[in-house]
Amino acid sequence: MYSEPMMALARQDHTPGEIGSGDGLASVFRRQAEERFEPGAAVFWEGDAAAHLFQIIEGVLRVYKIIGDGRRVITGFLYPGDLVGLSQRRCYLYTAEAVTRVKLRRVTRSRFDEEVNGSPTLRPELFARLSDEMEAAQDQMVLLARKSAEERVASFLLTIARRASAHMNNQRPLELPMTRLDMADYLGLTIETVSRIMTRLTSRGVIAASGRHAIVVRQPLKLEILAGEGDDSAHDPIAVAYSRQAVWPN
Amino acid sequence: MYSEPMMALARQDHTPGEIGSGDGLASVFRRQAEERFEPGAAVFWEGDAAAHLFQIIEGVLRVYKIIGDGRRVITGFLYPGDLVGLSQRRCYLYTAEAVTRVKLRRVTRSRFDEEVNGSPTLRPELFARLSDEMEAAQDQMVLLARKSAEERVASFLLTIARRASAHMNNQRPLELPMTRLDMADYLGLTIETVSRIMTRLTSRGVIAASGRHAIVVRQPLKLEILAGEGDDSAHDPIAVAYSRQAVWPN
DNA sequence: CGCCTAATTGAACTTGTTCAAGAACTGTGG
DNA sequence: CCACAGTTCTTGAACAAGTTCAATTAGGCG
Repeated sequence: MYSEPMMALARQDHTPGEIGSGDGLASVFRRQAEERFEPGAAVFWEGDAAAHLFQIIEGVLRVYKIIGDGRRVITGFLYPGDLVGLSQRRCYLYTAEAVTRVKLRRVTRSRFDEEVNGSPTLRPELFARLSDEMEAAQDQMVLLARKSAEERVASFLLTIARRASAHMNNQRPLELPMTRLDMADYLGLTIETVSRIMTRLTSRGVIAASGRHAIVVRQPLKLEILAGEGDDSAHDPIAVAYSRQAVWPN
Repeated sequence: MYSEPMMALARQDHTPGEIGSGDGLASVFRRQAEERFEPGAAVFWEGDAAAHLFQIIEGVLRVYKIIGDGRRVITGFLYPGDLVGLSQRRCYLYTAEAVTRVKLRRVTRSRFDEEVNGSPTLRPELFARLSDEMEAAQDQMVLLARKSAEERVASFLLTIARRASAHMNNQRPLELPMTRLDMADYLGLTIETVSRIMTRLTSRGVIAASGRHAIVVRQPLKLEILAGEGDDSAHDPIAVAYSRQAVWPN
């Protein structure tokens, strides 16, 4: 059994990055006290008056909407450096909840608007973040509208792997702090389907479980192909050959 | 057989509105020549250098992404007043194509940035539009992740009905300029499923076909309930009673 | 009026869901 | 440190919603 090269995960995304590295917007929050949230605690609820904006210092947040009969859709997971509560509405249009223990800083909306609006360096930065968020939302629409369950899970793992490798934890176990239910509600699937596919990916040797909340990506190229990112690989004969070879790793 | 009141469609959305009505951003485009696109013509392709921004003067555009093996996802339909090509990337990340005959105006990105960035009235307007776009994207994620085929089609019709009624064509035939394939690719369904559900809605008297590209919404309240907008109706005993009554219109 | 594409309709099938156990991790307390 | 309890996760079998494939019908435009 072999191990695929890790480079496959490298990407040229301009991710928010750890706080401080080119994150001018962090300056708006820097003087605020840190607040702490235990897993499961809500930072705010859908419908609350949208009085504040938050920046995550540490931990992971899930952002979701609920429709009628308890169906939940997680629209995103937010990581250190990300902003929460951006919206020009009177009320938040989603709930934000801690997945792990979370530390964050808060500023009032008026303070934030004032400070960003007055700064010619901060403005484009905020704008760029909104664009990134929009891009992510569109990718998610593609995933939800047209990808199979396996492609969804593979895409999800890949996204997480890329974020992690961008943040230097390049090697070993990849943290999956959220539960299977969170993943399901993010991917538009059920718990059971997510579980079955994780199992299948494991038994095929694409990933390896490392406890319930961490995995190792053993075959990043294979994962990219399974994610159905028509990108390049789909038409690249080398990658395709590679995939054929990788189909039977055991 | 009765007809439900039309008020059900009224909404307090701050939609872009027809050009001119509170659309300061139109001023950026006003001096540009109108360009015309025939149905099916692309305004730009995913991957093109993102050199320009556009404002729709007339007609409807579809914006979509393609993955690998020709699967298409329409991420939105754009109407007069809407901006196209907003994005901080070097390249467009989706294709924009005329659904109907379209008239639009174009400005270079640098010109747009310059003009908007220099204006304290335009900036928040642009920001508000991005927020609206983000909100729409999130609603679409909810639709795609957790709604049934019938709920998706009902939601879609409702959205169109609301846009139309906001624009004063309050009464009769609602234009559906896109094909069934467009609807399917927007709703994450197949042509056949969309067709079946349109037929079912018609036979139940919720809507009435008026040629292939127009319908009349006969029972707006029923449509709202079918759309599964947990909003209020789900818990409002009156609306629920109304829906029970309306289940058997024939 | 007639052709051509788009839309409808039916039947078989597939993917993912639902329902129902059972297994495994986490963390708590003895 | 181990055992227990509670939850989360996995696994299987039956089911259902939507897809696929294959005609058929209906619009719309020349």
